[in-house]
Amino acid sequence: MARFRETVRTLLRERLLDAAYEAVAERGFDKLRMAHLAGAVGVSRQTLYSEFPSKEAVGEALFQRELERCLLGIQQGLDAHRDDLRAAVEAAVGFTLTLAGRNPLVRAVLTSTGEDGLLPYLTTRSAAAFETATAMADAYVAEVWPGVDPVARELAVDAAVRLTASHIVQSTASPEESARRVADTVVRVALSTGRENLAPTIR
Amino acid sequence: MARFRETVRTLLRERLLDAAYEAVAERGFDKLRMAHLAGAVGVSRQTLYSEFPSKEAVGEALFQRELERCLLGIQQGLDAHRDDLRAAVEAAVGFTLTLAGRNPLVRAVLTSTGEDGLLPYLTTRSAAAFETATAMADAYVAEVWPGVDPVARELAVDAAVRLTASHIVQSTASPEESARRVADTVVRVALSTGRENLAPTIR
DNA sequence: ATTGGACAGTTATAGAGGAAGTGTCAATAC
DNA sequence: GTATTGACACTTCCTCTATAACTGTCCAAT
Repeated sequence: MARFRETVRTLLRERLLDAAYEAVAERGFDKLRMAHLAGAVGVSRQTLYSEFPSKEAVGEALFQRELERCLLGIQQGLDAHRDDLRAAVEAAVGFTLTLAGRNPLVRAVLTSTGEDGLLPYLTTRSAAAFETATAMADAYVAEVWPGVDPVARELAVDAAVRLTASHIVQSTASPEESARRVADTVVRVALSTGRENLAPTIR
Repeated sequence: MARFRETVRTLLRERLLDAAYEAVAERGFDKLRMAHLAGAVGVSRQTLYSEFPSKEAVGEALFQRELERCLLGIQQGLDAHRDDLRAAVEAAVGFTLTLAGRNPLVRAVLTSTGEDGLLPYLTTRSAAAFETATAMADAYVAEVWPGVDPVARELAVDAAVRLTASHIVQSTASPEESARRVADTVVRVALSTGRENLAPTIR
């Protein structure tokens, strides 16, 4: 019975977040109304408040869920090419860039002029998201490609995350082309020794 | 005589931009008043309008001058280490990060919530600034280190610019430490062949 | 447990009036 | 000739007002 209750609860939670997602994507976070949100799902305002203590908590949960979905997609992109580092990075980065370009939530945040109200969440939490993504990718690479030098791995993962973010903000080409370039760069860093011969540069 | 007039003109222009710089750094671009600007330099409003056709032109010129100063500093950083690629990149990136952290104009732009009014200039022109910086760095590296593979060079320069921008927005360490990491990454990319042996990763 | 209503405190909204700023013009002074 | 001054239409910004709406909480009712 306890299981049942719990299931209902999380189901409600998901439905609330779904409705919130749609509303935020449509009109922005600051125009999201708790009353509308409750009404859209068919519960009272108080039930909503018993699930999320505040509007801020809704934004937090929304952000968190979206981040997890994104990370999941990245993991799947990596998993699809366990035998090819370049292809794995390309798939993961391509997925992220495509998602960022298509996802109305991300678009709403990026196109917002700052008055949006969800941007504060992002600027505040983006550091955490950055860290989470980096840590995940680092752990993953460490497990699947143990042969990569730790220092090179850390630099490569950091570069992958930062370059991907950069391409989201400043895209100079299609997601596919950008992903190819990022993957190329990342592979070169990952497979470097740090003791490259500088001789040819002096000539 | 014509030379004299011209000198006076450019001198006035510089003084106007200096005053504009101070005002924008202090109160933001949208709070900059053409009347105050003219008054601060000691000329009439019409003289100001004969030098800059609009307030937008003032912002444009301000942005342009600042960009040129930044690029000049980067070039000097590179020039100071013509014999050491890593040191050159580290100096250039370190300079940029330090400047971005200290420069009140950059800070005013970055901390602005979007309503600032100078942010539009930046978002509009940032692509151009990106391209300019990238082109400059690429040409420089091509000249000073002709031994670097063209493909690797392009990737390395692109990574250098994007990683630097990323560290301006998301700084996880001191400018010096960040510069060291970026330089390390860039050198690894620059000195890569693109035909790295992937064998050790499969093991 | 969920609901509906009611609550204080805050915040958005809309309108009206005045203030200030932009960009341009012509007359004037040096 | 060039810089200054004052004036101009037009637009945007402020301020103040009143009103509406929203948040978050409490409680009685179911």
